[in-house]
Amino acid sequence: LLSEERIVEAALKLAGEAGRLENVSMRALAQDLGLPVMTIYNYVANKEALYELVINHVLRQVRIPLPEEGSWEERLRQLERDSRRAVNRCPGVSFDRRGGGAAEATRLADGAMSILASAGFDSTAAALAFATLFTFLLGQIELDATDLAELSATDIEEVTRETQLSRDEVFEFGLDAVIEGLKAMLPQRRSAAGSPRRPSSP
Amino acid sequence: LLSEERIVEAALKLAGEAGRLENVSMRALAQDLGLPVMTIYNYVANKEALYELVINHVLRQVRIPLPEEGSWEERLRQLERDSRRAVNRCPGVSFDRRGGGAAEATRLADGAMSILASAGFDSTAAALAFATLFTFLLGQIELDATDLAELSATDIEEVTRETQLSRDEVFEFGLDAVIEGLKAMLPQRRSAAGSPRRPSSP
DNA sequence: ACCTGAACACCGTTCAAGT
DNA sequence: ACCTGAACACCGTTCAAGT
Repeated sequence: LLSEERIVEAALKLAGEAGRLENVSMRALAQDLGLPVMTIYNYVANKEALYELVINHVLRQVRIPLPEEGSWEERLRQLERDSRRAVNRCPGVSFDRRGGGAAEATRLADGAMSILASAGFDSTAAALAFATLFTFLLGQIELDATDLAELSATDIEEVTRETQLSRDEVFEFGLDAVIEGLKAMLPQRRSAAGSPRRPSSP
Repeated sequence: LLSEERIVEAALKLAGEAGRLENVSMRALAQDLGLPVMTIYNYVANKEALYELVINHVLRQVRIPLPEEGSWEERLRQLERDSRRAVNRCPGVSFDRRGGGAAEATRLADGAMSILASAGFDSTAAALAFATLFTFLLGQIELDATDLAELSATDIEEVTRETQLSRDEVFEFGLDAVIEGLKAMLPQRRSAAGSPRRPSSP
């Protein structure tokens, strides 16, 4: 009996061993499942579809924080943290452009957008803010996947090593900075409602 | 006559056609140069070394802004902008973990670190700030490489399309936000020199 | 109709044979 | 000593032969 679940499970295991999901071959995947290679193609159209299956599985575990779970800043922080953890928990997977079309990625994007809307960003500003958060997360996950002292000289790796900074600390600092920056981009809101719009000073 | 320069030139051309440097084969590269495949291996040890050659070539064009060219914020902005432009000018190249060890990447990292130092970040804070900027740039370049409406539904692509936001605008907004956020992280500095250190309030 | 073995058109790289 | 053709050990996927 073969299922998508078993395929994903095997793919994740092999991705961990191979370092990268991209260099797990369909042949190796089939062998691990004890199946002829072509049988897998009854479940996934091609290797690209396998990537999507995996990234959907990974992101499905991420929950969108509810409005009552904290301020918009805290909810965004939690969403970003949770997304990073979910991806990093599965070594070898990263969601670059291939993850874009995944249904679960869309769900998380919607969640982030609605949190931003609740913060007072209009749809244009929310799109910009979302792109910033997404972009930061993408880069951070890429950085997390870069292990050991591959980066030489005065690169991040060296500095963070000699200053004893963990990856989590690096992430938290960056996340704080990004959210702080987004807060500054928020059109001036007054605690009193109905404040008239004033032109922003350059 | 064969040189590193000619190899890089051909690789860049083919990367543009293939969409990604990673799927330019050594065989195709050799054919484009009118050479036997194995001759290339006299100049690059393996394909990984080819990536490094290319990324070094691309980043070499990026200049570190001099201290007199503006405030630290403006110099950082310029460095990030320039780096992004250099990479995006060569379609198919992206500097993920493979670019990490490249000498030119180190040069740019050093440049960013020294700008951050001049802004008043101590070495720990500078490392954290650099990681944030680097991470943002990495993700942004990845996003730039994701073309067309591959991203579905309420993803960035749709929102930015319907709100008519260009990729440059998305980048500039994010960059402003990140730098604004970093400024907020800067330990309080007074315009007068020698101000005594005060404990930061939580 | 479903499943899948063999085959096709590729890879990066090794290695030994040529000069 | 240098250069490189042939060969090796892989790929993802097509397709037609089997049931």
